[in-house]
Formats: sequence, structure tokens, C-alpha cells
Amino acid sequence: MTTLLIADDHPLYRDALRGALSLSLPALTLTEAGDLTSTVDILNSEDIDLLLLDLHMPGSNDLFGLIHIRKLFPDVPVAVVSGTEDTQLISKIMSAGALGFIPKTASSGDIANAVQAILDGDVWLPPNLSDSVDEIDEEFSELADNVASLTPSQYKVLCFMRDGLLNKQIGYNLDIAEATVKAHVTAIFKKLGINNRTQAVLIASQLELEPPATSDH
Amino acid sequence: MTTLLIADDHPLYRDALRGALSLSLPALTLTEAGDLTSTVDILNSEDIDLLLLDLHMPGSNDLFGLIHIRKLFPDVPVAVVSGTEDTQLISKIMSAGALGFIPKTASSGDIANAVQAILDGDVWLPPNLSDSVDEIDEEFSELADNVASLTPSQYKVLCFMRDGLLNKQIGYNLDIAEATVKAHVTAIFKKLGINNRTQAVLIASQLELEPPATSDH
DNA sequence: CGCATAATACGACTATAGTCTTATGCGACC
DNA sequence: GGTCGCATAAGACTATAGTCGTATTATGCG
Repeated sequence: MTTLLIADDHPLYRDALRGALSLSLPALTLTEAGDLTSTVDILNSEDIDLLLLDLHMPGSNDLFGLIHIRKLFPDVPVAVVSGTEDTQLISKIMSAGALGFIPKTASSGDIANAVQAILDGDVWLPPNLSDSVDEIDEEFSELADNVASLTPSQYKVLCFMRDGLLNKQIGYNLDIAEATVKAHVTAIFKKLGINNRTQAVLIASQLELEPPATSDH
Repeated sequence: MTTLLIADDHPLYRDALRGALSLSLPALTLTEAGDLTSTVDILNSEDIDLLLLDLHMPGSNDLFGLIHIRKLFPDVPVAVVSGTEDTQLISKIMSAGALGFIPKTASSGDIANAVQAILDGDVWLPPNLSDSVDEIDEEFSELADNVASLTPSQYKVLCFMRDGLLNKQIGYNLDIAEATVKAHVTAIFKKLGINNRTQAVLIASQLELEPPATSDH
């Protein structure tokens, strides 16, 4: 039995995906999640053969979420579903370990083709874009690897750093001492090959689709 | 006599623009610049009726360059020429004070139309995109205004901050004391309504098209 | 079990960031 | 000639960032 997890924060779009897939590929079992936490929970408790991941989910932090999932479950194939058509971003998504990119404007036929292709072990990109995205961004791939090597605590600290929080505030949010936050910060610097917070924020902001202030969808 | 300045770092594309314009609008006088510094020099020494600005010029720092030029020469109309088709970015470009956006894929007819329209005092956008870009990003517009209010020295310091440099290193680069750098940094914080360097870097990174590490062409 | 390793946690210490005050020189502007 | 904005910068101070050493716990492995 082949099981597929649809992770998207829009119930309507989940329904649309479910409808399109149950028609074209009725043999699939479909599961759903609406945020990153429940996505991780389901991946932990169930055997999932393919994850359809929307980058804009609550708690996902866009590309961070993809890297996070890829690190926790390297054996689960991931296809990213997103409204963007930015080829550079798609290149980053593929460099971060996604096996396919499905634009939200794709037809149900294309979606079914994409899912079938990835289940068969292929890589899938929208036909009109496959030319411009074929090459992998080496530099970004290394960056994604470095970020993936962060421990869960370090990952959280980096997220808060990217939001402009002080060490003290991060400690308060995570309920740990400021000294511990600093230890995590130092560890992050070593793993990312940098030596101060501004450079960390720059790297973290490269992993984000939209500026925090204007997330509007 | 109407004079037009073509600012683009690709000699070939400058030639192409020159060719397209001299055919369709032979009454124009055309001038060229290959980087931001010489663009500013020419705007200082000559009367320019329209600037065609590529965002990816050396020293331009993408949107920073546009804001910089808009601040120094608020009376010179600017049309941005760029390879991107990202509607969000185009919206930012227009919010930062450009009067037109010309994609590099535009036909020579469209380019001539755009130049003529802006010279006539209109705003011009590619026909296929004008629907999705009509609204101005208020938040970003305010941000651009704030950045435009920076003095030249403050602007330079912010650029170096965005590159992850320490105050000491910025002082060395600009040949001023660290105390002066700190004074500028404090002034920048007040103008941008923030209170630490991380937030400044976040704002600065929103004004950049591509991450510094992956500028490729 | 005994050992190694990684992750988390934290205090002590040093370096850097950031504020405030004050002061000087310069050019623009009326 | 006075005023204003800007750039420069010193000194003194506080807050925050960042390093280092170390203790604790959990996890994997033979």
C-alpha cells in the first residue's frame, strides 16, 4: 500500500489535491497535515511513501522547513508544492533535497504525473521550467547541508536569531539560560563556518522565501 | 534635446538597447555607463532626461543602487531594466520610485514604447504583468524612504554591516575611527526605527535581489 | 555493563556593540 | 555672520555578544 502525506495549511487546497489524486491514482492512501509539527508527528508514527510539502506552512519557515524534514527523514521523498515560479528559488528547493516541484497552478493531470514519477524514483519539474532549473546550486547545496547538520536546539536558536531577537529573549522563549543560548550560537557559527551573528542572519535570510514583515498569502 | 543614459554592466546589452532605441526614437541622445559610480558622475555633470538602470551593476547592490540614485537625483526619471520577472520584486522596484520596469526579454518595440511613455510622464509596466503589479507595497515604500533618508556615510556603513563586518573593520575600510562608525550605526538605527544590528541586516537583506554569495552572471 | 560520543546546559571571562555627551571643522543657506 | 546639517571623533559607560572550560544526561556500540 502506498501512502501519501499532504502537508499544506490551506484546507481547501488540501481538498483539491486530494480530489485530483483520488481520481487519477485511486490506489493511494492519503493523509493530511496543516502545520510542520503535525507533519513531523505523522512522519514519525506512520510509514509515508511521499510527502507533498507546502513551504508556507505555519512553523515551517519556508526552506528551513524543507531542510528540517529532509534531515529528520532522509528516506522520505519530498515534492514541494508552492505558488512561486521563481526559477532561482526552485533551484534552491531542488538543491535542498526535494525530488520534485509542483506549482500550485499545475493541472490535476500534471500533479498526478508528478506524483507517479517521484514514486517511481524519478525527479519531476514542471515541463515549461525544466530547462532553467536543471543545474543544482552547489554553493546553496553546501549551505543546506550545513544547516541540516544543526541539532534541533541549534536550529531553533537560529530561527530566533533570524527574527532579530537578543540572546536573552531567545533564552526566555526556549526556557533556557542565556549562557546556553550563547553556547548554541557559538556551535552554529562553527558549523556554518562563520564568526558572528550578522553573517548567521544573512545565511538564515537566504533560506526564507519572503521577508517576515510582508508574508501575506 | 532629450538625453538618455543607459546604465548596464553588459556592453553587449548596452549596444542592443542603443540599437533598438536609435532605430525607433532617433531624436534621442544616448549616453552609457557601466557601473554605479560612473552613472552618478554622469548624472552630476550632464542633464539626463531618463535613466535606464540595470539593477545588477557593480557597486549597485541591487535595490540599494536604485534608492541611492533616487535620493541623489529625485528629478531624474528612472526606468529599471532587469532580467527578473518576479512580480514581488517588480512591486518593490516601483515602490522604491522607479517609473517603469523593462524586462530584458522585452521586444525593441516595447522598449521604445516604454521609453516614450516615461518621457511623456507616464508609468510603464510590461503589458502581461501590469495587472499583478498595480498595487504599491506600502510597507516597503516606507522602508525605501527610510533608507533614502540615510546620509552617504550612513549608507556606506549600512552596506558594510550587511556584509557582516565588525565596526572596527568598517572603520578600517572607510578610513575613519571606530567611534565614528558607532555614531553612524546609532544614527542608522534611529532612522530605521530599530535598535540593533541584526534588524538592520535583515532590512538591508530585503533590499537585495540575490544573496551576495550566488551573484552569477 | 563499560566506554565513547553527541547534545544540552551553565558560569566565568573577554570582546564587541551600542548610548550619551561633548566638541571640532566644514559647507550650505538666508 | 549666524544657523543648520553633516561628518568626524574622543571618553565613559552599560549591554550584549561571543569564547572557554566543564558538568550532566542520553544514546549507541562492542
